[in-house]
Amino acid sequence: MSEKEEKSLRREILDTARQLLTTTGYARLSMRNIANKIGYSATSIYLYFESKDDLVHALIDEGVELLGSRLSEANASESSPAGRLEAMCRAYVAFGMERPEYYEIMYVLHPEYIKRYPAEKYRKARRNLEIMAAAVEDGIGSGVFKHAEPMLAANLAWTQLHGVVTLLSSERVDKRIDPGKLIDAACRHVVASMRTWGEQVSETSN
Amino acid sequence: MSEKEEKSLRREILDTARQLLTTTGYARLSMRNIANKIGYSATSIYLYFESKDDLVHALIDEGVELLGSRLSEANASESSPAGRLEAMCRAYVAFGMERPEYYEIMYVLHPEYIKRYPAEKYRKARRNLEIMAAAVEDGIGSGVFKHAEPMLAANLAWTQLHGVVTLLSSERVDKRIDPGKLIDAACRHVVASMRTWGEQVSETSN
DNA sequence: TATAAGGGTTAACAGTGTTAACACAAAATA
DNA sequence: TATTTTGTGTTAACACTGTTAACCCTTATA
Repeated sequence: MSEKEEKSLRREILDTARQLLTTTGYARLSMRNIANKIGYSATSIYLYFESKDDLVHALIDEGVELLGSRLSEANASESSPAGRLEAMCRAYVAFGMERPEYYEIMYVLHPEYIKRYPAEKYRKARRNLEIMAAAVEDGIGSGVFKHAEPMLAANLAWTQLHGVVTLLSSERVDKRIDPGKLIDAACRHVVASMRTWGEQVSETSN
Repeated sequence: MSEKEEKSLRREILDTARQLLTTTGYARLSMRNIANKIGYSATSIYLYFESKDDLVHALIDEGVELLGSRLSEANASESSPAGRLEAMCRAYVAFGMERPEYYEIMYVLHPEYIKRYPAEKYRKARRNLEIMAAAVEDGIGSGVFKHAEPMLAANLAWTQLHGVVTLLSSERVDKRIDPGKLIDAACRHVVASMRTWGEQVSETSN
């Protein structure tokens, strides 16, 4: 029992919560479940977390971090703005499909359950989108992309990717549609729309 | 108590369930809640519905029907394929934003909770997408749209619209983004992508 | 008249997040 | 040193959840 190996109970709770989340999913993530797995009573969790929401917030943080590192990696893997954007799109979808439990608590769970997320953490989550927005801005700067509002464009891209991830991983998409094709189309689609944006806006009167 | 006015209990359950869903949301839709509101015991619901899932399936049916009529209406309001498609996109998003409770049980709820939806009902839900796919096909037929696979294109459009609806109505989109602008961009974007699809596909190898 | 069926009830089970009250050891203070 | 206070954990309980089993009473049928 050296000082190193005795994990704080808080860490232990978080670890088993994450493990339980990835193995059995959010639906079966309960206070008593977590507590039983580590040999404590359920109520002792409340000594380290204000509520279940609070605990899940911590897990969301991990997810945000994970997604962030994936996006940064993708962003660094390419040099051109279009290449960077497409790489990030693929990274985003890959994260969503590979870690559906994380994705669920991050972007799907009804926000009434998941009570108001602390403002500072919100900023961190938003920064992931800003990485994408930066690529869009660079593209505009170099004349490849035509768009007046990078943040709006990034959000539009986000909604497209989010839609693909959620509908695919909830198995709501017709099985006759090839998931890979749909993902591929969505990613290319996002990038392509950045190139032709100007024409669309001027086309209609608004 | 003429024969007309005595509603069957089944209908009464369904009506209050729908009302409860729209007023208090799915989170507070419980068997006991429904039963209390109509002066019956919770277990009597099980005489008319196999389970809560079964009841929710019936509500989903109503939602599918409602969305379907909205899409058909939009489809009939315009003549050109592009006009029809865009009108349907706006109708879809409008439905999602105006009836979030319906949208939630139809397209957001984790399918583990909402156990397997009967196959016949699945077909009906899919038909809504096929209305959109028809517009795409017509567009291809008249040369306005360039696309090899109408069903894939319709699904891609669906994911875009779904992403906008869910991220907006769960208030996950940064408040500095104007929702109307985002919706507008998404809808125009979907239509515009149909026009330029061919170029995108041939652009990259695969 | 006896039997079966339909439509409803209460009690109970196993589970949920959460709070209140209590116990005990370690640390801080008088 | 003696006495508090604090930290860390417990059990019991509340108010919920979906669901099942057993029961009751009225109506229709053999």
